[in-house]
Amino acid sequence: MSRSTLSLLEFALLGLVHDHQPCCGYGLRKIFTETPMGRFSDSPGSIYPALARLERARLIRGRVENSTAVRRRKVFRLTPSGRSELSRRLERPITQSDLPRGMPELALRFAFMESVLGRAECVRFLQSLAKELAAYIPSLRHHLEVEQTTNSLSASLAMESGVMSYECYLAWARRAIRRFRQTRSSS
Amino acid sequence: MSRSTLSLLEFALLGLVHDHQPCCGYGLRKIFTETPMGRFSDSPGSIYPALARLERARLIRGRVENSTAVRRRKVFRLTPSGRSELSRRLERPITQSDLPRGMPELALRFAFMESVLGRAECVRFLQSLAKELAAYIPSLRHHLEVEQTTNSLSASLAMESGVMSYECYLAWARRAIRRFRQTRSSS
DNA sequence: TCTTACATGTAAAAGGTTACATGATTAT
DNA sequence: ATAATCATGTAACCTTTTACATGTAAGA
Repeated sequence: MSRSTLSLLEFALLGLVHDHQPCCGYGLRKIFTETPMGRFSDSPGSIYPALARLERARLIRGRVENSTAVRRRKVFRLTPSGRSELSRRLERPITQSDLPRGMPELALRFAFMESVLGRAECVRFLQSLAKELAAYIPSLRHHLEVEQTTNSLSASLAMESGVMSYECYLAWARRAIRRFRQTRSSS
Repeated sequence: MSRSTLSLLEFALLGLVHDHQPCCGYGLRKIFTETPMGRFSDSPGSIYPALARLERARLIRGRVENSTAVRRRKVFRLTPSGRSELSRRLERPITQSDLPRGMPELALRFAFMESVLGRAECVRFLQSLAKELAAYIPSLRHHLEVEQTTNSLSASLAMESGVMSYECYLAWARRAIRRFRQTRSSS
């Protein structure tokens, strides 16, 4: 891809290849189909072109299995530059602008974080997330109060569901930090 | 648009025009920029073409204000078929396939629901949502338990954040039903 | 035998993002 | 005077979606 940043789908594929290598397109597709992870389309029309773009960018390398497997399939592995691209994306600091766009991308980043960057970075990520959420939520609450008089009840409640979901993520982040501290020994 | 269903952006604009009419493109843009509602791009390159598509489809009608206003601006109103299209979209029953894609679209539908369909429909929507969530969450919990042994802690926690967010929405939906019952008199 | 699962792609169409482009009016 | 706000659009590029297309192997 000529684009400088990876799309969310490309990023998800890069992380999945890292965690599951060697793996083939069909297997990655099944992850989208069968697990709740990511809300990506499981259609081959999105995943195979995305893998081809990652391969053109030399972030993954695919080889057609000729001998061992029963069927012809192309197995992918990360290249060194693919790994460093993944690390760069995971290391990006959380900013306020990440929050209004929703948590799914941040959750995806966190899912890959331990296997790529290790536990210490996970805890730093969670602390940073908690800090940004704690700063963001009051502004949402304020906005909610201001517009409550103007809007219908359903519109207010819809907005409240958004605020509440951020509050839940904050509580989750704090619990998650504790979980890392409790189980520091394993892994 | 030749496409049969409206994109999320087009649907959002249709609902916003309904609630704010008469309104112009710039005002709609500001809603995306200044309020946390929707995570849509506030760039003119997305919103003006989308409004043009809605107008071509005869769902909204725009008129250039020539006299009263200080500046030239195009104000939009819903057409009857725009209103019925909006109703159809809002009335669509919730299915299991709506949930893995995430709540944002459902929240958006709910936000417009009271002003278009009335309170009774809002309560039905919430009851249906609660029912679907209650059926969906155990399958997520089960998936989480199965994969917990395989995955890293951060991957498990990321998945758990997703499950937890659905649980929060379920609690929200039940509270919201009570709120409608309590304040039935007003509006 | 027939269907399901495995396995990989391409083509057309459309929508969204980014960047570009323009111009009037109000506030500093 | 100059910057910020109001106001509307276009063009290029890329991604995604939907649909089409093909073929093997295993299981019912």
